[in-house]
Amino acid sequence: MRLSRFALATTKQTPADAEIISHQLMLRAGMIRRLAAGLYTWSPLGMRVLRKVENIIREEMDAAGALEVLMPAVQPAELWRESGRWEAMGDLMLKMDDRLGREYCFGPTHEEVITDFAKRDIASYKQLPVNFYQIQTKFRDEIRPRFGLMRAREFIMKDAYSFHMDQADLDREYHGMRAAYTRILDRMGLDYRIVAADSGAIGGAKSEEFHVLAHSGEDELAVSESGAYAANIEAAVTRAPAGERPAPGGELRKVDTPGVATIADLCRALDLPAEATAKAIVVAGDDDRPVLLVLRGDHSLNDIKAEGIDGIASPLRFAEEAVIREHFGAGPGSLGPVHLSLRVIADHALEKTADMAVGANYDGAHFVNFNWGRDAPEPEFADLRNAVAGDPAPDGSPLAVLRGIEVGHVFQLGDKYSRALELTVLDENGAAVTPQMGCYGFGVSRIVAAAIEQCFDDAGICWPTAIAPFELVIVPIKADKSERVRDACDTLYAECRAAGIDVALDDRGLRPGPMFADAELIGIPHRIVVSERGLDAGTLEYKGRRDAESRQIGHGLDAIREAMGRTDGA
RNA sequence: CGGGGCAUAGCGCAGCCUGGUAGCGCGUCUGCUUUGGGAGCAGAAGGUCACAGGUUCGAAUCCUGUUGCCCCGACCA
Repeated sequence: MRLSRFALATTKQTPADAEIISHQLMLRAGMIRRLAAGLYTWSPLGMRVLRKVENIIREEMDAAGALEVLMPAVQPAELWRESGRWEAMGDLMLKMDDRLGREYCFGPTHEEVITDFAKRDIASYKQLPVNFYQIQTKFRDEIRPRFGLMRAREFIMKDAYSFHMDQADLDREYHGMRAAYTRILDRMGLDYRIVAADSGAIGGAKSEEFHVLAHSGEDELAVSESGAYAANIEAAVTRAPAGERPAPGGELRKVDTPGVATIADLCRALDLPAEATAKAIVVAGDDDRPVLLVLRGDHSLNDIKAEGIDGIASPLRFAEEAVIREHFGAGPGSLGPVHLSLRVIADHALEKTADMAVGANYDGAHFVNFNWGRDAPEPEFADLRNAVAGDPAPDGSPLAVLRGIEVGHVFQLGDKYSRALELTVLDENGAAVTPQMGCYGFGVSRIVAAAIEQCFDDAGICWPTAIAPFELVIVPIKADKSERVRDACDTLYAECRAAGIDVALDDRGLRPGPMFADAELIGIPHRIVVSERGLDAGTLEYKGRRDAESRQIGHGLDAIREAMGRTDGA
């Protein structure tokens, strides 16, 4: 590509509303432009990166035996009513009517459509297994779109859906897709982790997420030191502490704590560490009676774990203050398990504690020296909290907490959708069987941003070669004054293209500074400078994007290839 | 959905409090000079000041409403 014809649109200034580095650099590099909240246009430069990502994904999906399809972005409401998700998805879906008043949504995902597609054409066990995928634009009306492409409303996703006669075959395909995702991320040269996950709104049983590690990641990952255990913090299990509960020390004693509303206040008022306090959280139960959840003061509630407990409303709802007052006689800030006739569930971290500080169920008062069994009945103990760094993993080694960007998610859906939409096939005996389904998503546009979050420096983006917009840029010095430089550049450019190198020639006629700065900003991995000086000496100047200094190499294609090979794989 | 903020040239901003003919930097265009890390000089173009009402002799500025966008929160005992 000759850059004079490429509509590059770089800027020096960082746009005011870009918060994270990938968003800033994509805007400065001119890869994307914002149209409205969460909606972006991809420029020619951005498209080159996007296409490379898509091609890697397509190659690996094809290699894994998946079949590409393209489904409509707009989907009829009736399909979603059949699966029960028209209401369940709520405001996440962009809903619309056509001229006859028929209802549609802009698809946020395609389980219903693919199941309907399979239903029409798949009738026999001989046609299974099968795995359909597409690369397509989705729309999710996020509560709060932000961070550019990281949490856009319209985004590009690769989604795949597989159909199987039995669980064993679903397991096989699930592991095949997991392996394909591993190859995709390895080819892109990114540092990532695979973690156990909650399957969330999509439904189903087993699921794992692929996270690109980055400090700006929105997700927290709990990873054991041994490497044997890794889970999204939402799904990370915590272990009940071992050992015996200490014997109670002093007597239960009420202390005045006026104005104390939070654990931090309480610690300050009583001069206690947060580990020596318990916090009380009141949530709605399945019947009219609220349920009291008790956590150690320094722990936080994991609502996915809580709503999974029988008798607690799902989705989780916190009790309203009026309800709390009715049952506790006090307001939030002073609640506890003493003299209470409600169901109490305590996090198992509290099972082996003694002499805790808890709310007294009188406004502005707390108890100290609270002990289970003596001052209140033994509660139910359960895993209620989010894991924190240092917790023991299931394998016993301590957990570290990393931040990641979710770019892929593989699920075993089971028969949730095949059953709801009445997909059946006949087995060898002529009996109708409801197929097992798997679903495998990969964020195509998101991983472009994720790659930048992991690969940048002060000058701009440092693309891994596999997804760089160009592999190599040729920068001429004083091309408009020197026919020799022009000719040499044209020749090298033609030779590189013939050799299959994805090369850009910066023929914009700029001064060297702006050309160097642009090449670094847009992250081209390899740079060749052609000058009179070099031509006289029979050399070219080479610099890898991450190299501190440039160096002289021989003139010609072979020397360029050798230089690129040596510093490749950034 | 709750709270806060912003809207003035392509981009980043000042001007608003205290009403009086719309400015700065970057970018863009033309010419000359320059050419190894975001050049210099000279000239030029470009804005219904988000929209709609109102107050006023006069509104970017004051008042009301609307729209769009950004940030924080939605984990709380």
